[in-house]
Amino acid sequence: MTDTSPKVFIVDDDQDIRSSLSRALRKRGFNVEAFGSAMAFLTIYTPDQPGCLVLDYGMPGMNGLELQAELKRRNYAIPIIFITGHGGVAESVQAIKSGAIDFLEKPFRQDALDERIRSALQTDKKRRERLQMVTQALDDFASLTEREKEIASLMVANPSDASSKMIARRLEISHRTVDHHRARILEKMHIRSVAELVDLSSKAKLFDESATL
Amino acid sequence: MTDTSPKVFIVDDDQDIRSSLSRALRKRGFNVEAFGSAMAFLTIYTPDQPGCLVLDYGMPGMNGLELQAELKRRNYAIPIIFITGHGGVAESVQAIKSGAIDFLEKPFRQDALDERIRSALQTDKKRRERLQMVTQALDDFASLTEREKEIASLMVANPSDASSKMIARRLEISHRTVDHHRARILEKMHIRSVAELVDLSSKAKLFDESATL
DNA sequence: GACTACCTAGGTAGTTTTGCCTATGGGTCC
DNA sequence: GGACCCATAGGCAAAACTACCTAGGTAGTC
Repeated sequence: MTDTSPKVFIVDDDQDIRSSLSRALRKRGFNVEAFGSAMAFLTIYTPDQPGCLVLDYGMPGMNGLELQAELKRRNYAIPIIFITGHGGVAESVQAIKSGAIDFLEKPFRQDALDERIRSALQTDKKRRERLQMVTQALDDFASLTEREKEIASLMVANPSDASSKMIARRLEISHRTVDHHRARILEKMHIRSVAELVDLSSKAKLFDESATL
Repeated sequence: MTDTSPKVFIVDDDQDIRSSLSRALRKRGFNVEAFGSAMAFLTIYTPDQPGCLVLDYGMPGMNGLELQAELKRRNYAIPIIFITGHGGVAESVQAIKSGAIDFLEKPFRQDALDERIRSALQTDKKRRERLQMVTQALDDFASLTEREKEIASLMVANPSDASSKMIARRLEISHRTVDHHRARILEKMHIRSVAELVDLSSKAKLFDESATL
């Protein structure tokens, strides 16, 4: 999906902080891109870019928390490190509970930020790897016909009674037809056993409502 | 494991707060037990008691964060709601990152605490349900012999090549012996198919290092 | 009308699993 | 020595799965 190197996005309304942060991070080998407002970031960023976000909490217009909420609403899961000059406890708690990696108060040591960024990029990398697997499974699953999905769901729901005969009895069709569907399901999902289907379904939550990207 | 009703544990060094909090919470129907220090709580609490912990951050002796760390060290996963009079951002961030449900600054509205407590008790309930399943699987797994564990691991590692013949070839034994072991494994794990074994193993992380209780 | 996709279902043959049985040899425990 | 657990392994038969094949009916599309 992406082979570009990870990037540290900075969003801060203060020009001085933007440039000094950018300079410091570039010097340490990070790939950096800075924005003066949440909107500027939103117009450029696409979720297929690996990286993390260093986000100022207090900004005119859309503030950091609002940007975080907007990213969440769009299902963009980029890891966020908040920085703030005057944030309170309630704000920081809200930010972390909403999934931020960290919340640093200015002034902070550059080392502390570096370490958080490294951790955030690592988190992003792992998430992307997991995401790729899940996306693949979801795509494969979407390619099943309704009947196939139904049968797959029955097999997953009760793996021990997933024999063709059992399912055939429940659906009141021939077990040979179930055989046929099972073969199609495994083929389309690129797997070779019901066990793998069960595994995939629990990892990709094929039959759950929620699917966190 | 437990059928006692969930309890709200309060740990605060301030006698006035303890009694007013206890009174308020009892009036709202919660089962409450209060302690004046982290140590007092630790000597009484056992992890089989369902509930949550309302924890003062700043206390003489062992403070809230230290108690949280100690509970973590002991693998006691009771949900924690911090309350604090003078906590900073760094402390709150640390607490939430370490798994606390919430971090409230005094003074707070009683309603806010109630809502957090309800949420915490819900979290605890779900965790206990999951834990029970995982514990059962872990116990069952522990009852397997070494050879059985080895074969179970091979079956889980590659569900599609988990046929007796495949595994027999890899272990250079008869496929009938593998049949025999497979039957023992399924029996001891209280399941009826390799698919369920794969499922259990991924849910209980039988073959991973970490197992969060 | 031809084409395609899907659900249905059967034939045949080979492979695998499952459940029942027995059995040998190596340990350990009392 | 006897009881017990474990790993090994085979016989046998029923059930299930797998991989190949054909084929009818329905519905939608070009």
